[in-house]
Amino acid sequence: MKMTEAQALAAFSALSQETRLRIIRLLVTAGPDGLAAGAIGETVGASSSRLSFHLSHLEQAGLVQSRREARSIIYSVAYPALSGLVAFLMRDCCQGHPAICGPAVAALADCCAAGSP
Amino acid sequence: MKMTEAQALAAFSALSQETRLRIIRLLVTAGPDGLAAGAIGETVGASSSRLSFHLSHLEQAGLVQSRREARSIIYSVAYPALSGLVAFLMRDCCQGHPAICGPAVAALADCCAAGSP
DNA sequence: CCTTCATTTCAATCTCTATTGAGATGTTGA
DNA sequence: TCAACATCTCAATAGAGATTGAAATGAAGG
Repeated sequence: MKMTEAQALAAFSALSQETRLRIIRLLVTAGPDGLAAGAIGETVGASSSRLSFHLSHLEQAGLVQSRREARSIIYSVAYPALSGLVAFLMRDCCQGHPAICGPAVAALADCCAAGSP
Repeated sequence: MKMTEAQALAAFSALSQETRLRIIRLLVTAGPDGLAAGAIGETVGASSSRLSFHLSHLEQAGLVQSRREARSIIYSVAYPALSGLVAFLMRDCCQGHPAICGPAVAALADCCAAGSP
């Protein structure tokens, strides 16, 4: 996902708040299936109106998506937006010397490998 | 670089401001040698006091480091902090299925490969 | 030593964002 | 249709962060 400066600013702004950062990290570990709003609220410890405010902020920023399922609304993280954000931040980081940002690639690859059996 | 929630919040907060995001992206492309404060100010279009405010905000968040060189102060990006931030955000993203966050790894690897000859 | 240049500090103002509680909306099963 | 449940909306308040211009600090060369 290619990202504009405005989109990146909105994403970073969304991630710079404690409750919202916890929500995103929770949804990242939850995977593509996502979680219901109520379950998210219990886990991160937020009242319903606060949670709604933060979830719509995250959705506005394009970091999560929602779908209705019975009475619940299920939120899941938008992985392409996260990838795009990382790519936007690190764009042209190497100046011809991949060794410079190699550790960043390794860190991400490691964190993914750690999750597998 | 291992990162706490508080450090990550400070980093995202620092990146959620237009001038500061431009500074970081400029320094990412500038490489380890960095740039003098004056040069940064001219490129991103900021007055001296505004620039100083934003640079110290970034340094406080651990995203840049500074050193004096003659009359100038040279700022450079802290690559380990960026790597750590990405790893913090994507931690446990795979739930045993690396395919989920594979695109994020690929996006970062590609952006680095693009910079090489 | 004194002037010049580069950068930082300070105080005042303004804008943006988070939180709270009450009420409204929409969905499901009896 | 009615009662319950889940989530969202709204308005008011309080707090954090950005911008400005002037003045202060600190290093370097004549």
